[in-house]
Amino acid sequence: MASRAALSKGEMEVARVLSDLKKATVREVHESFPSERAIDFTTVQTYLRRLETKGYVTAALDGRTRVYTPRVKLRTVIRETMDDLIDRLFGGEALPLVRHLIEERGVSDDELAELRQLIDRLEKGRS
Amino acid sequence: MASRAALSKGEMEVARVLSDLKKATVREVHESFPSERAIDFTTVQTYLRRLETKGYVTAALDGRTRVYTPRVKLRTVIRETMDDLIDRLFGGEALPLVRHLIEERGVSDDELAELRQLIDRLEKGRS
DNA sequence: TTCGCTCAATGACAGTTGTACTTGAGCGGG
DNA sequence: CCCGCTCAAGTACAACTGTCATTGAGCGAA
Repeated sequence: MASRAALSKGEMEVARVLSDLKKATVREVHESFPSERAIDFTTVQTYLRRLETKGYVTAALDGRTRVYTPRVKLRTVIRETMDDLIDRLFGGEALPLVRHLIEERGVSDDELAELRQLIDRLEKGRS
Repeated sequence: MASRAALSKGEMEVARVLSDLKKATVREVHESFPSERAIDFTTVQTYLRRLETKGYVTAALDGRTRVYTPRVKLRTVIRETMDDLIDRLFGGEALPLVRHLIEERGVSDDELAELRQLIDRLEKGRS
C-alpha cells in the first residue's frame, strides 16, 4: 500500500461529501455537511487542500474559485481504509467485522431482507 | 460522551494483541506481533504507555516490570471506532459497509454459510 | 567490588491532524 | 474613486502519531 498517503478521518469525511457532489467548491462542500456537524468553512478548505496535495482530488479554477473533483474513487478509499483496519483490529479476517456490525448495531427488517438477497445472489453465483 | 480519547491505528493494533493475551508485558506483546509486522520494541512500549494514559489499559508492577491488562473491552473499542467510521464514510448507515465488505473482499463458502446462519438466527429472533 | 550487559523507562522529534485566525483580491454603495 | 464587505487563500499552532534513541537500574562474571 505505497501509492498515496492514507487519509485521516476528517479528510475521509470531506472526501465522501465531495464524492456525493461529484464536483464542488469549498462552499458547496461546506454547505453539504449535515447541520449538526458543526465544522468551520476554513476547516473544510484545509481538508480539501490536503486532499489535493495527497492526490485524492483535483482542482480546476473557475474564475478565482477552485472547483474540486474526486480523483480516486471513494470505493477505493474505503477499501484501503477497511483493509488496514481489518488487519489491525481483526488480524485480516473480514467476517468477524461483518458479524460485529450485524450483531452490535441493530439491523432493521428491511436491511435483513436485503442481506439475505445479497447472500442468495452470491450463493447462486457459486455452485 | 465524556468518553476516552479515540485510539490511533497503531494503538488499536497493540490493544488488540494485548486483548488476545489478556495480560502481558511489553516484551510479550512485542513478541506476539506477527513477524512480518516489523515493529520496534520501544514503539510497542510507547503505545502501551499511551494506552495507559488514555485509560484503555492498566498496568501493575511485577518486580520492576509492568504487566498490562485491558481495561476497556476490545468490543467496545471496535464499536466506537466503527461507529465513527460509519458516520464519516457512510453517513451513519451500517449496511452499505457490510455490503462493501461482502462484495469487495471475497467471502469463502464457509463464511457464506456462517453468514446465512447468522441471518437465520436473527430472523428467528424477530417476529 | 566493579564492568559491562540487559531491559524497562523515558525523552525526543519530525510529520500529521484538527481547527481556526489573518490576509488580501474583487465588488457594490456612496 | 474610496470604503468597507465578502470570501478564497494562506498562515498558524497545539495536540497527536509513529518511530526511535538515550538513560539508568539491577544483575551476573571476573
